[in-house]
Amino acid sequence: MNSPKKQLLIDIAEDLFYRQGFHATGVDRIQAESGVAKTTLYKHFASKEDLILAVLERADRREREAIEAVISGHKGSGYELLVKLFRRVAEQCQKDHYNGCLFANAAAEFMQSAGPIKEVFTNHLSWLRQRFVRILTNTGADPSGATTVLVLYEGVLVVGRQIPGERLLAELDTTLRALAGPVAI
Amino acid sequence: MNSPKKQLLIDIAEDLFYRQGFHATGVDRIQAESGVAKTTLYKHFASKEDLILAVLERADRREREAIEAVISGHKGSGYELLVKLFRRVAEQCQKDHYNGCLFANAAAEFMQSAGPIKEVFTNHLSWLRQRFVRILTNTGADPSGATTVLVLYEGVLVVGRQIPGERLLAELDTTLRALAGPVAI
DNA sequence: TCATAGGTGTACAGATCTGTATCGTCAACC
DNA sequence: GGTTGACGATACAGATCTGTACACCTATGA
Repeated sequence: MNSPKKQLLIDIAEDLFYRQGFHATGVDRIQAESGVAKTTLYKHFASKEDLILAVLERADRREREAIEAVISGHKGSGYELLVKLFRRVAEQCQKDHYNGCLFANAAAEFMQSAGPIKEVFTNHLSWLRQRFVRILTNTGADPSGATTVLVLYEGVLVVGRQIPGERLLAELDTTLRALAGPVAI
Repeated sequence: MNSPKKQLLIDIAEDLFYRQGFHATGVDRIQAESGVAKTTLYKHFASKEDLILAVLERADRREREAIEAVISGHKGSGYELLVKLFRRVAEQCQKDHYNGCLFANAAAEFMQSAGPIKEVFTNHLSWLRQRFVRILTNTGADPSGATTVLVLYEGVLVVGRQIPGERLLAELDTTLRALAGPVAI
């Protein structure tokens, strides 16, 4: 069911979709780059949209697990935890072929279509926001700042295309400190 | 030179590119929707990429002018000015067929290609950041917060796909007030 | 032994996409 | 009156895209 070829196809497809875009990446290209036969591809995925969904859902799971791992391995203040999470994003921005947030890119290309692709985007953002709510609550900060943290998070993913991640991280420091601080009275 | 048909083509193309994406929108669709003959389209624009560029450059000019208009018509504190600018974005989010930031969407689809399309995105963000720097400087706030304001601005455009603009505006209030406040000593 | 599942390779149908070629219309302007 | 320029309608070339058909290979396991 979860054969290695299927995983390879998702790997290659994610890379190409992320770097080139979804519509701009043809199935032929994914087939050629992966070396897997086209017949095999269509045995594992009913359509290109099905493959896109598989890519997005796996990326969603991976991203959540990575964030949970940072949180569960953390000892320290809420501010330090936010910095850790934002540092993770900042490091992604430094990578070659960085191209923003995969889910936001998918939303840009599929928001108008009624399909389930845009739901991955909305679910991802909802989860992320709820996660920030819990972090702020558990560390004694005002949970109503979670939406602002989410806006900063997605904003960094956009602006990181142009401004180095480390610089973004430094410039956001004061704001993160304020958001993670104790509830005002 | 700047015939009404040419303007109409840019109007229709911008609408379709914004809602459906750039690769997903065929030239045929733009031709059919506008009622302009295909020959006319290719007399005004050398290629689809040329049309995309025309759309983005006009949108860039329009956006800058709209922001300048808000700024020049403003009397009040720097904080109130930022709120006005963010309210403008929040209102866009409420519109039908809202689909994020046109320039970020273009970046998502064309960032890997070496062409001049991604330069419109980078120029737009550079200008926006510089504009925030001037606002903060002129109102006695710390201009090093401009990058954070830019991150919030682009973040709202992404998250606005899911969370109502008015709510975003309300939740960002505290943070904007802090960024626009007087320089700390 | 034999069915089944995963995989290969190629060819191709049918649609769609960008861009061009060709011919015709109409209005303005010197 | 004749030329120029903007525009229309249609057909089409050539490429590319998604998805399928068909024939074949190989390992596993009941």
